[in-house]
Amino acid sequence: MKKVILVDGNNLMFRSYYATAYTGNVMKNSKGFPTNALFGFCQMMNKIIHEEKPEYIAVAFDIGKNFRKQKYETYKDGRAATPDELKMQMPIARDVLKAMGIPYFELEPYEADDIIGTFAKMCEEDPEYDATIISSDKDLLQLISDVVDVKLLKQKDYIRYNPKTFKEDWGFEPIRIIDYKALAGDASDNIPGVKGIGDKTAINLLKTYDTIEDIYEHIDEIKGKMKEKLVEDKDNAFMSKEIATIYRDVPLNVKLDEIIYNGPDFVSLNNIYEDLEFFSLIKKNVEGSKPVENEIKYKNVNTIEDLKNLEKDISLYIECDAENYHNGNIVGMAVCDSKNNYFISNVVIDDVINLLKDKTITTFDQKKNFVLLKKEGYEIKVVSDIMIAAYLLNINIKDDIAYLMNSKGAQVNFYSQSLKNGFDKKDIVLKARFIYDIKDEYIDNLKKEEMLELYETIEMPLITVLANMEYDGVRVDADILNKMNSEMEGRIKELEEAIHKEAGEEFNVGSPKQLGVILFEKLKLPFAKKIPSGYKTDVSILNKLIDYHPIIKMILDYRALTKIKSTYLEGLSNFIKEDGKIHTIYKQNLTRTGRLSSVEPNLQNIPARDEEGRKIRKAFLPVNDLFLSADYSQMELRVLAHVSGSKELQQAFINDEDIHTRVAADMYGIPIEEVTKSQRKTAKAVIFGIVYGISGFGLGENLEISAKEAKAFINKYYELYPGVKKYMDDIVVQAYKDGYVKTLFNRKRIIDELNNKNYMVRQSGERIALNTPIQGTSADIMKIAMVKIFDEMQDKKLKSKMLLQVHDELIFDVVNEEKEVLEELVKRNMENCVKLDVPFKVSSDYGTDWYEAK
DNA sequence: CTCTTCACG
DNA sequence: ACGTACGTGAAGAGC
Repeated sequence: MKKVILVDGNNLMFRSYYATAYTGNVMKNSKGFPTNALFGFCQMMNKIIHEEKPEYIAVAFDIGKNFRKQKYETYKDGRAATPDELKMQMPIARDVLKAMGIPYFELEPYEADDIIGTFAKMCEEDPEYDATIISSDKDLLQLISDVVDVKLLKQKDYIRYNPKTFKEDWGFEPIRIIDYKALAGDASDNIPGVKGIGDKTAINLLKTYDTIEDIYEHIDEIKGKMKEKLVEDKDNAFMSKEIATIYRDVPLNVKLDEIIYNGPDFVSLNNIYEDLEFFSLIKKNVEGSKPVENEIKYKNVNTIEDLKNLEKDISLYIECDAENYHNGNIVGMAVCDSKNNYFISNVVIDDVINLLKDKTITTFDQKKNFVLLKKEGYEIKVVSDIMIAAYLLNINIKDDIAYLMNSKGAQVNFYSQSLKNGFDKKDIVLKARFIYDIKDEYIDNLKKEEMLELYETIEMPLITVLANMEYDGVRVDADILNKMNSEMEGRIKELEEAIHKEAGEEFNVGSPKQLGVILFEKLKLPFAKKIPSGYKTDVSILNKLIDYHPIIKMILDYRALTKIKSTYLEGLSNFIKEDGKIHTIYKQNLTRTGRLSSVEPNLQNIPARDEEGRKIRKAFLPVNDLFLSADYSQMELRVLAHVSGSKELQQAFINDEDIHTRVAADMYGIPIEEVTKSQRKTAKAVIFGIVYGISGFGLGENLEISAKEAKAFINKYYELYPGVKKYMDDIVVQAYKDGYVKTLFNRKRIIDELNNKNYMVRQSGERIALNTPIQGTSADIMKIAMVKIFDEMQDKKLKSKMLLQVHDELIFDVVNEEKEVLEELVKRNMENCVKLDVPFKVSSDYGTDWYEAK
């Protein structure tokens, strides 16, 4: 079978252009020629060659006037004209293809779709060929057949459709896309369709009727409004169908064996890359890195005997049947050693787990493994987790190992696809193989980057800590949430009515767009700030308006209450499992600073500042007797005092002073006792601003003072704490020099923003550079403390549990008898797990719920 | 799917 | 002249 790849060139260029152009800053080379679309296009073509390894390939473009437009004047009306900066890049795409050795086609008055349709038809007529179409345009799905499949590009990945998977997804045959468009229309091409019939109705109709012809033949079977709509727009429906139909007989005068892929002419390709200044691409096509294995032999393990030759050093991959592993079960697992690959079905799992006890295991996402296995009553230990290693190495991977593998040329299904279409044993084995093959490289790289210690002594042990926290879960009382919810309902209703009355009309208070019109057009309130979608209506704007109109207070209250209701009262309820608990997932490989994040649900943003919202915490209850909450006081500022080496700031902490009052006293040049509340507040804002790299303008906005006054405060602060100022200057210089910054424990963050041509982006890079060591070092220290506390609790065989982490705070579920022991243990470890030039201080509290333990 | 808003440290 | 504080996750509106 000869494989033909058909690429929608226009589509690729448009995608690449708009993927970056929305920032308003189009990438250009030093001559000022725009290159953003071309860069994406080149990367994409390289990827296609690498992944598909085509024998035959053709790229199609639109050119000139097209026959659809000639026939239907309104076709593609309303679509924004192609920006000049994109148009200029179009001819270069042809040059690139020539140099790549890839044939391309364009012919007036046809569109790229028609050319692709024509090639696809040629493949269907010649049994020697089959075709894969690559585009993000759903129109092309109509070409799917036994010999033609479509790789439909999504924002970050793609879906591969063949007749079977298409039918499963859409519920009708691929060719019926044209009838779908006849009904639903297509706003982007200005294809009218039938007015009032959208995506859902069109799909439903096509499940009953084959075509629109069929629908109109049986029009009397359809009742009511829908019939009226269909009759009304019959002409439009048929016209739309004609427009949507791809023409498959474009007179190209070419035979399939003429679109053979010959490979690039490196000299001319490199010349083009040099002109465009795509330096990263120049190297790539010379090296020609070795592709990852996509076919694999493996043994099905039916009895433990089959594993008798398994070496000591192995890789393990476990597949789960749900996106959220707390809701899932094991689908299958695979292990590999240096020579062999094994697929393990659930039947032999008992014996296998036992066997794995003596092995040195590397895996991917051990936290997931831990939870899945523990549900079945098993436990395994691993020495290495390449998901975590990749994260530390700044390799952008998600929870799906397929991203990592496919970026190296593998062709395994993405997890989301497997969920829909079923799991492939071969994929599972390939994943384990990949883990084995890459593990040493990652460890080497961690060593080179001096991150092996961070990896082995902090991140790896932390996996077990987090896994236990997630698995144990936190008890939440649904009745308490429900009761609060019904109370909320009444109050929201009242507020809504009062707001409508003040506005003089009914509207959706929850719609910022509608609200903006009411406030700034109807009520003509000041401080209107335009944004693309209307007016800004966020708290800072509303607060300025509070004395202008009684409606403002009501809107603020409405916003607060609906937030509490939807995100917390209802949101959290949905996550309470049968055991009466919420099991969050802590993402250990997500944040750019080293912090954790918490999802499904997020337990790191439960209301705390506002009293009304804070009551949510009353629903969080201990399984044992009490909650213990322990939090670092001024953690990031202490870290700043240490990393900056500012003696003045360090001294304030050593003296155990209230840092904000201290700074206020220094800034205003008055004794500590005379500092007013508002002065302290100002000082606090300045201090926080410093950590984030604030400007005079930003601080001014925040404190509602002029930028000039704000700047004066900042300068005063720098005068008082010259060490801090020096740190900020130095770290930025270092970041520009190295391209990255590090935390105290060598966690590394590469800052690409510093190389950006856009001044604003570089500025942001500088703020990242000075904030990351502070936020990141704090995160490191918290992680160290957690590991130490967990270990000591295990040693002492305590029954109390570590439950939650909120960046600088830990929550424990405490057994009464262990109260004193635990509190001492927790505080000691948090305060002393690392020794800095400033002391750490931890405050703690008990409560019978989370609200009480503050 | 993106934007806007708002919850947390 | 420009835009303006770091790091997150979730919900609702509207395209």
